[in-house]
Amino acid sequence: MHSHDADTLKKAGLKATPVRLLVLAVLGKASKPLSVKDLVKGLSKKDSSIDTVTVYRTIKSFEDTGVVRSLSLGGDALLYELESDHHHHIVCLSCGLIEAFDACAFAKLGDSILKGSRKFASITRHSFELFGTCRSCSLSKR
Amino acid sequence: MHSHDADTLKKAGLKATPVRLLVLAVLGKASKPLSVKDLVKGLSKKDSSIDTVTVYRTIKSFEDTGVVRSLSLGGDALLYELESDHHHHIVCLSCGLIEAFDACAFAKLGDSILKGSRKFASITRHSFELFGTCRSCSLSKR
DNA sequence: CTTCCTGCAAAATGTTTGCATATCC
DNA sequence: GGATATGCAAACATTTTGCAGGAAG
Repeated sequence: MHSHDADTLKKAGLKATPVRLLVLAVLGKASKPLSVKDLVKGLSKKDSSIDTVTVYRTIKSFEDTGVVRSLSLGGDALLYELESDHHHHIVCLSCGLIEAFDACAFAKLGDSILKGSRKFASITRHSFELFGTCRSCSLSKR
Repeated sequence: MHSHDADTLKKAGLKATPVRLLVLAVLGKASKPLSVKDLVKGLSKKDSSIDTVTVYRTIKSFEDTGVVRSLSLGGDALLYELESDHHHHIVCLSCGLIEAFDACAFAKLGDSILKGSRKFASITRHSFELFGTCRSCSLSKR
């Protein structure tokens, strides 16, 4: 197979194994960031023999090589999304609904904050997430 | 005692117990957000009999009543800071150094993002954290 | 063939729950 | 006195580590 996913792995210096290709496929299809548990569930439809431990190691190697980024949206577990999908989120505190939005102005903002910092030399990543109430929950709560 | 901390608890509708006052004191003295483990360590200097479970429950009651807010800075554990101290952070990915900064422009930014959202009715909280390399690590890595 | 990925078992860590006792208002 | 907070023990969830066999380049 000569998929785009295989190229992604090659560029990251990772061997193109079946598990990794499947994890990439699941992440690519997802419309929101996924936890390790989500991933295991999604993977089990294709290959139920994939171990949770392997998913942890896979996602870690992806994180180390910049294939995915992790974020926390207040739940118990860390969530992961493809770095190529990088965007931000609004989370409903009532029902957990997640909506994504772009906020590309952050490179600039980060720079100006860096100039104001005494202790830091560079900024390489950021997180920016919003929490509130979705329209549906807002209506049903009256 | 008629401390400010006692007032804080009263306003939150929480009983003013010794443990809660101590937790507030430790959080108030901290220059960065603390994990439950940090809190237990800080508390043990004053009263080593305070149980970790109690700290979890205390911090949960604080979170539920808006006394503290939680944030994740990429480490394993959630961190907590006084809501009255609300600010944002730059985290060194190499050594874990945390520097705080203010970014009060976010109320506005949140509003404009909310206007662009199809699904959300209101935004009540936000997280914004930066990750990079501090000057010290930046020098020692050459 | 050599490196490193994977699965299984087990352990470490972080967090929650049940219950009896002690404390606050 | 009644409601709630605390400590202790145990359960639970998440994540990491050790090791032997297996697959990729």
